[in-house]
Amino acid sequence: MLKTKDSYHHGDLRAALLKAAEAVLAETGVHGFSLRAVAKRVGVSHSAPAHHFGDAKGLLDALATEGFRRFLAAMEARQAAEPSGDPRARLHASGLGYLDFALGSPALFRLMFSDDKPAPKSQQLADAAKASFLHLVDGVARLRGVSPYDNAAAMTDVMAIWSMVHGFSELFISGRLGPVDCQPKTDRDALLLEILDRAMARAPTGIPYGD
Amino acid sequence: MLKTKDSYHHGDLRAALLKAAEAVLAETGVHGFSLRAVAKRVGVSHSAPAHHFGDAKGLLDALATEGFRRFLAAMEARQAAEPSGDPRARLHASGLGYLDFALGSPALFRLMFSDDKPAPKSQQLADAAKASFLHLVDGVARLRGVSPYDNAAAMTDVMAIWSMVHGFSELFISGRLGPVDCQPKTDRDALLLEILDRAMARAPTGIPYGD
DNA sequence: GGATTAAACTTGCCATTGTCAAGATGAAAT
DNA sequence: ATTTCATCTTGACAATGGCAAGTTTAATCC
Repeated sequence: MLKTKDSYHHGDLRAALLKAAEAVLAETGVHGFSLRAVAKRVGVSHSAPAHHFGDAKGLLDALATEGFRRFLAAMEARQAAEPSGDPRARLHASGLGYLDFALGSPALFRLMFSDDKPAPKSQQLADAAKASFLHLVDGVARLRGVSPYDNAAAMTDVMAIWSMVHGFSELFISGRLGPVDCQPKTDRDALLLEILDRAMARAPTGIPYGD
Repeated sequence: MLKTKDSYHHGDLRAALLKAAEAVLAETGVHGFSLRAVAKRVGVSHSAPAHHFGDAKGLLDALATEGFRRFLAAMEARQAAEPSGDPRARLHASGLGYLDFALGSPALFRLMFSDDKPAPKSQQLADAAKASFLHLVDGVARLRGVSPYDNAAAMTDVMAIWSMVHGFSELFISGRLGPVDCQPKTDRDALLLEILDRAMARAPTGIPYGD
């Protein structure tokens, strides 16, 4: 069954289509994405994808699902590379993994968070997305010593951290940071960590600033 | 020339097309957007838009340009409603205006920040986008007493504030905040202001936290 | 005022797309 | 060996974006 030979039955067409779909998405963006282009790339007929994914939305949903899994893996990979078990260092690592993924697969990242409302998304997609969210919730729970689901202030921390890293990632892949222009990887990472610390720090009532 | 009568020449077809395009975009999202649907809504032939906007991308660029103008207007409107000239209050107001716009025109907001790379965008679009950015830069300049263009720390403040409010807005219109679920307007606004304060506050070297 | 020029808009056409229905193929089960 | 069934193909259809050519109106020029 795993033979990739040129038989009538492909073997693992589903995986091949997903791989091709990601390539097409990365090359053309969502706008130029086409089912037929994906099928052509794999060398099957234009209707082959329908059998595995139903329609175009089905394929994109499946792709987004796989995206969320790799997204979570990217955050965990950075954490694994972080020897310290310090909660703050763990969140830093997750943030860097978040940015890694967004920069490495910007089109897929955009797809994952595009979510047009009239979309009863698949359960698997919802699960994969929620798993990513829970990773962040867990990180904040370790930091605060209490579950954000039991503590409103901790949930606010989740919101703040998530908004910060997500906004930074979005703006970065939008090219909207041209005027600012940080150079290579290390600078980006350092900048993210600096502003991520702000999101983690609960602000005092007054604004503490002296040049 | 300003007659909106049913003559062969529409009168101000360009504006009518933009208005219709925004409606179609809001109803169907970018995916379902169609030049022909826009033309049909206005009551002109399917090729009429081409004369004013070139192709589909031209229309969307023009729409994004107008979006950025209204985006800036939304921030300025909130500021105008804020009697105090306090820099922090001004930034708060801008942030609320940012969110107002994103929630009021989510599809347009997404379009404005979609920016697929192989896009030599129009000069007007670039200008309108930059004007919005400069609004934020100005807000931070008032807060810090120095131009972010002359001061790296102030530019970091710009990045932090922008990332925070943009990420919050994006996540909110993505419906990704379902698990958190803040209720009506005031709660959203209060939450944004709280996390916005974090972005403004430069974090100390250590993380200041006790319960 | 009448002819000319230019702009605004339409009609018709083509290649491409997503989706559907029907058929062809081959692997697995009986 | 026959049946069964998932897998994949072929062919068709309507809708779309873009182009070329034509039509209608407004503005300009003499």
